[in-house]
Amino acid sequence: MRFSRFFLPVLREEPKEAEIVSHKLMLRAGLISQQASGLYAWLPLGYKVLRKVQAIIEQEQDRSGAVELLMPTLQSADLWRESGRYDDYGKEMLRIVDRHERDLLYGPTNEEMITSIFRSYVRSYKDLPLNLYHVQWKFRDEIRPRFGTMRSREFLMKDAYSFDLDKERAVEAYNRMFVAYLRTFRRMGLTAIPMQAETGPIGGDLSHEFIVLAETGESAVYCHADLLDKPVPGPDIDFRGDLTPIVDDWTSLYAATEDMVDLAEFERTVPADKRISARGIEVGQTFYFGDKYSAPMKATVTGPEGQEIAVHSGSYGIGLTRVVPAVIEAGHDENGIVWPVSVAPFEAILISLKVGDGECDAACERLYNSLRTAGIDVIYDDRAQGAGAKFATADLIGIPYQLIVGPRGLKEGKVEIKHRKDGTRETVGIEEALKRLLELIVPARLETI
RNA sequence: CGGGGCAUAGCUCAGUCUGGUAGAGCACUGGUUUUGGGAACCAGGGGUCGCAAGUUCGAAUCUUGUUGCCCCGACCA
Repeated sequence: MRFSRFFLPVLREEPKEAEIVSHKLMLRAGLISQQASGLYAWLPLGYKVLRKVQAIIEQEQDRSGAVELLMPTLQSADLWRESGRYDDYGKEMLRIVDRHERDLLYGPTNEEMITSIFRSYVRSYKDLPLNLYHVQWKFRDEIRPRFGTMRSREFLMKDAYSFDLDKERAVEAYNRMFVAYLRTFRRMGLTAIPMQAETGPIGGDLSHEFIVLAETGESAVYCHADLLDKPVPGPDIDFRGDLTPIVDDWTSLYAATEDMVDLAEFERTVPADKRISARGIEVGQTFYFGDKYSAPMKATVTGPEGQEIAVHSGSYGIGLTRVVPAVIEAGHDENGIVWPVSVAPFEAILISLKVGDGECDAACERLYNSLRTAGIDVIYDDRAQGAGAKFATADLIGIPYQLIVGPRGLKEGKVEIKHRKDGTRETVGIEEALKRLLELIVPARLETI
């Protein structure tokens, strides 16, 4: 992508409506644009990040055995009357009437619809286990939207729904999602800690919130410090095997949100120097809720002895439009965003220090072409601007590697690579630049897996 | 929904108290010189001061209403 042809409206001033750093940076770096309270347009740079986040989530969901589909945003009220939630959900649910006076709603979640799909097609226990998920926009008419896309009214969520014959197998499904979540967040450069959580209106009795520690988080959380350094299962993890030891290992150390915390137990089970009492951002939540929906909605299968069994289910959500600000809260400095390579909108930025200089232009064009050919997601800053402005922009939008090309270096056949993360620079021969960037970027694409 | 605040150029803001011809910086347009850490100079364009009513000879400024946005609480991916 050539910068001069891209649409990247960066702001030099701090937007007055933003309070927290991620919201400020998302506006300043041209990731999002507010259209109304709690409603945001994703500008090209932000949309690239969102899609990279989505790709990682999909890879890890698929790896765990879940199957992707796509359900509509609008749902029939009748479906929700079946589960009893049409009346329970309250004003948070956006209710719509169509031209035939039929009651519709903009889905805040999809338990009812997925249960309806499930019961239409699945008849036998032999078709289980099944885990279906989608990534779709949701709407919840929050009383007070805030912090940009951290708490917006319309938001993009991955929601998965598992169906199993009994509780034991449902917990196995729960564990698969639990491990998939550990991997998913780690791949985005996040340290997300699973914590005991309330189940809220979704219902059920087993639930974890995946929390990223951040001062700007909306929940107070309490956990054991060792959870921060606990290794995450690698890509070779066998999701068909027994994951109980991993889940037990993670849940053996105390971790709970303010709604669930038992301070006496926290202090009894965690040594004083290991107690973390902090704030966190909830980026995902897992629930097991048994037959809460399958029983009233008659989602049953025929069991091995011919009996009708209401399936045991769980649901598992990740807020994509919340993950993006969470990544920024976890990775930024005074100059702007510091993206991990895995979700960076571009992996590298090619900065020409002297646009219009024949030799410099030629070298940049050559590098740009070879980088693209090698599969590096690169943006080429070909604007006729001073170097200062270009560096400031590159830092603000947080591109992990800056390839800096200027006439002075070119005289000696050298270019420079600057690492956004720690500001280190290395000078390499122009012919070595591509190889060096590949060395840096390719392993980082898998980010700490 | 309760409490607080803001609304003037694309952005950040001054001007409002004390009514009298609409301002700055950045951004934008044209030109010249520039280009190694947010370039300089010259010349320009751009605002029915959120909206509506009222008071007044005269309203960005005073009054009332209204809408939008932000912050604090309850809700949540």
